[in-house]
Amino acid sequence: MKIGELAKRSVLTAHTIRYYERIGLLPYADRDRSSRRDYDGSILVWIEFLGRLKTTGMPIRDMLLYADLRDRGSGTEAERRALLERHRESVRAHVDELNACLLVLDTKIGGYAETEQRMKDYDATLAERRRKPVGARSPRTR
Amino acid sequence: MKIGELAKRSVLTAHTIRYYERIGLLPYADRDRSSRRDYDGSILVWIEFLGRLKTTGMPIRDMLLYADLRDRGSGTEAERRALLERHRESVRAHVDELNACLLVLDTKIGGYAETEQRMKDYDATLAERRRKPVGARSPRTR
DNA sequence: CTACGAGTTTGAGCGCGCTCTAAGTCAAGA
DNA sequence: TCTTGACTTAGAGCGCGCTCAAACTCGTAG
Repeated sequence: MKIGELAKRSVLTAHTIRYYERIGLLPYADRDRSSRRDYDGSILVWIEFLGRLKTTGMPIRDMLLYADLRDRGSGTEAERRALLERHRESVRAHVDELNACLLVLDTKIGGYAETEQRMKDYDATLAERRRKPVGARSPRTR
Repeated sequence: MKIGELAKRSVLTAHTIRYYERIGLLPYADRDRSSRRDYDGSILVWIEFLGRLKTTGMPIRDMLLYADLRDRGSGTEAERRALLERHRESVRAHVDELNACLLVLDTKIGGYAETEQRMKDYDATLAERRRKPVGARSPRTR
């Protein structure tokens, strides 16, 4: 698979794939005789996992640590696990924070909804008054 | 309240407070006779709300839209509400995404845990063999 | 044979959100 | 009076994560 094809099959652009290789997030890809990158489909799994780390807010710096442990292979499992566990906790904490913010947002939106409802009620009252005027006055608009 | 005091009482630095004022995220603060900013405690509520928007990933560009509607006062409630509702949906979507990633992370970590358990089992087996050697061979280390 | 399109490299540039510097002003305390 | 330190401004600089530009090389289709 050439870089263009990989770009289509992943969420990354060819530019980003080269950039990730440069910084070490993607392994150095084998080149064909004309020095073009030729990928194995298995790289997609790694890219997808990197995507999860990115989505969950892990900085590239930390992804590099993980990628390095992975490259070093067996014997690094405990460290990799520890890294992911630390990250998981920070993601959980962030989710909790977001949920707390969602409550505040709900309250705020609820406040606007009430205001809107009061305005509708007021309009309805005015309409009612136009239909059944209270005094001797005729209905008016201002 | 002077800017230093406000910085202490909020999560922002004095630098950031000035920056936010410059870009319009904080209202232009009244100055005392020596042109120093003098704040009313009520600004803290607004800063806190901006913090929620920031935590939930709203870009400054959008906060400025909201701040502008707020400055324009009554008549902008519907728009403000719509803005917050759109944001709320995007935050909810993001939380869902994070939760999905957490599942993947759990699986990955679970995989490392299994490997670790297999290693412990293996170690235990070796220890067992050292205590009750099977053949006529004496226990060895390599 | 030539033109095209997809790839290569190195390195510059960008958008975001701050963060800091430099040079100056001012008020209060020793 | 002098010093200290918190403040003022305009503008430069930074870390992150890309994103693009320039100049070049190939392989293939017409």
